[in-house]
Amino acid sequence: MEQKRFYITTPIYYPSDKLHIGHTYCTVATDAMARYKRLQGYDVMFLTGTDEHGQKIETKANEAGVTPQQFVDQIVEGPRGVKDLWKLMNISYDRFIRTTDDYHVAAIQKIFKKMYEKGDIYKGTYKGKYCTPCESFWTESQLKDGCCPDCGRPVVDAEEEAYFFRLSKYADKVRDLLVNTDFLQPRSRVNEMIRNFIDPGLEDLCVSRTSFKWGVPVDFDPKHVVYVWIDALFNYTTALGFMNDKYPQSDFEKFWPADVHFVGKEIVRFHSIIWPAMLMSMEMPLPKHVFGHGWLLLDGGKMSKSKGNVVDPYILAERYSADALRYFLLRDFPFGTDGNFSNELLINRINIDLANDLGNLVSRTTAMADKYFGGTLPENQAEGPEDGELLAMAGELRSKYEADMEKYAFQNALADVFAVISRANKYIDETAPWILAKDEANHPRLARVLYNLAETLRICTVLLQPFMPETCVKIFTQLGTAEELRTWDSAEAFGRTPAAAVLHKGDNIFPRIDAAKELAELEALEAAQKAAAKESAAEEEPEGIAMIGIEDFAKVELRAAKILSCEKVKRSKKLLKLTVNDGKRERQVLSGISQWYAPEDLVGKTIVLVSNLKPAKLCGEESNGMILAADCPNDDVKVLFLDDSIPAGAKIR
RNA sequence: CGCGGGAUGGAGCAGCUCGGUAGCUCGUCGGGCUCAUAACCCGAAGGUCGUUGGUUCAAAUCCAGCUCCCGCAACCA
Repeated sequence: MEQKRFYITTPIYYPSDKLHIGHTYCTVATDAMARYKRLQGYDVMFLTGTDEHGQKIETKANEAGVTPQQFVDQIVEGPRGVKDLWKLMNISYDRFIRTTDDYHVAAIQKIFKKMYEKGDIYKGTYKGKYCTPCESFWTESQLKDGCCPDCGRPVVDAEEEAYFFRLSKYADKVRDLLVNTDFLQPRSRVNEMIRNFIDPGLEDLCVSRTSFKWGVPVDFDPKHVVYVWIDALFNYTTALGFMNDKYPQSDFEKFWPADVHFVGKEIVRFHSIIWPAMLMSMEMPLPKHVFGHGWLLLDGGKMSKSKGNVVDPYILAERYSADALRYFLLRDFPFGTDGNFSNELLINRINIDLANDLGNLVSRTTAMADKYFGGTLPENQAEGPEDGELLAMAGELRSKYEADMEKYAFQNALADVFAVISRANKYIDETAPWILAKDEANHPRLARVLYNLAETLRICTVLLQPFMPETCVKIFTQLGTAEELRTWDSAEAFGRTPAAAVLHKGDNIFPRIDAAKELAELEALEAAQKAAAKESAAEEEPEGIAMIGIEDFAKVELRAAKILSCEKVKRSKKLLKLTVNDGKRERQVLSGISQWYAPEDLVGKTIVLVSNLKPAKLCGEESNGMILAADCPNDDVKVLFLDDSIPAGAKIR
């Protein structure tokens, strides 16, 4: 019989910065799944890698004074870089793809060309903003305060030549895929995709850029580089030798389509809409599943570099072991939804589950075997009435575990295993081996009790291997478990271990953590990290704004104005819509202060109006001018109110 | 009315697909045990399952409205 195959991938991460706990979470989950399938006897291909092109990396490299290639090399291959992190976390990937690998680059060029020749990619124009001094092209969303994010100068409307992918052509087929199959999981993500992106109508997708150079050149039109979509998504196939000779074509035939892509919820859209559409265009089979997992939140909010609250997996894995961190990540958080990360949760979980329950069970079992039988159990054993429940639970554990793993419900699979471990601890109390030991006549019963404990532990350990590979080897060593009793098959039923089991107490598997002390130390580390983040943010602030002459100031017309009415702008959280009298007429002004002021706080007040500001449209409403307000500490904002005796229209200078 | 998710004992969560004694971990209180990593085991207190209404013999679970929180999108003129 041909061996069953399983192909699983992580996203390829963007190495513009060091990876954080969120990337680690996803990769650890993928690794556990890959190890689980290997344990079951599958021929597994586990792919991860890095997405190394794009403007942001080009910019960062420039800032650092190195080439983009040097920049990504450092982050991917350098000390404490991506590969080092995966090594530390024991990630058993089979292949690691970098989108700058030459075989990938060449393959992407061929794929792009094929889609172009088919007519699914066409040349068009892309509307955006252009900064003339910088000679750079920006999209609306990249602008900073409506100006060039690089130099802060105004930008002009511009059109850029670009290639487009006919995404619209595949909209119906993609909708069908999402609605009528279990392609995208969990199911809750389907509505999000349909309502947000497919229902409003899919627009063709811009798949090339001329505004930066750091990418795969379009070989038949070299002023273009391939934009992220085609470059990044097809990694899942080029890493199998698709359209290249780096790997044998047979790999592609063997493993494609992928069984599952694990991705973060922020990129579900790309994997569930764009990716299938492109594969349809290429007339290739679609992956069987895309699973969008949740985020690890910190203090209920998203982690971000600027908040300085990015959790460093290096620190945690080095302090508490990779296995403990792996276990925690997959045990505490349901894979499909967001979870709140905290150091306290981590330490509690390690202490309760790993030290108290599992570690201590191994310790007390092996210690008793040593103490009462010199480590080798006698074959003369006697069953007892306490055995039934434990044996039943251990016996059916594998099938429960399997059902959960197949649903990617890692937290439930682990809960299943630990329910049995917990039951085993209770079994010790019920049987009270220390009392049995006192009477020679009870030694056959004592031997059986210890055997049942050892055998239960063995089954649990077999199933924990995908999650804690290093620890399981240590436990097997103490239990004296032979290689052939560490397999998936061997966990099917209770009682595979020979009666005369040989087990010896070793070092503690998971020492207890002094929670108070560790939390204090972690807090100190994080405070230092936060301070550093603040400092580097401060460095990025300009040294102060350049001096201007009075003639520049004269360009700004400030006038007193009375607020006549005010209301919230629908569809916006931040904007208030004000009608003001500027002395000559009424005008509508928008202001992003609804967080700090209710409409009734403002009506009748006299404020400072920048009266010669160009009109702009925000959230569908026109704004003619701007009212002045002060940024205060603690995220507070205060509007500058004037003495009400100042008449509307009075010039301020 | 832009889209989606959430609201369950002091804390963090499960249960909701397929209605029928509200469960887990931590914390608190009391007890047991001494093999073990001051661990393990048992018991107790503590919840009108956000709110209002509906369907039903029966609703945490299904339906509708409302309130509050969180993400995404838009946005701070």
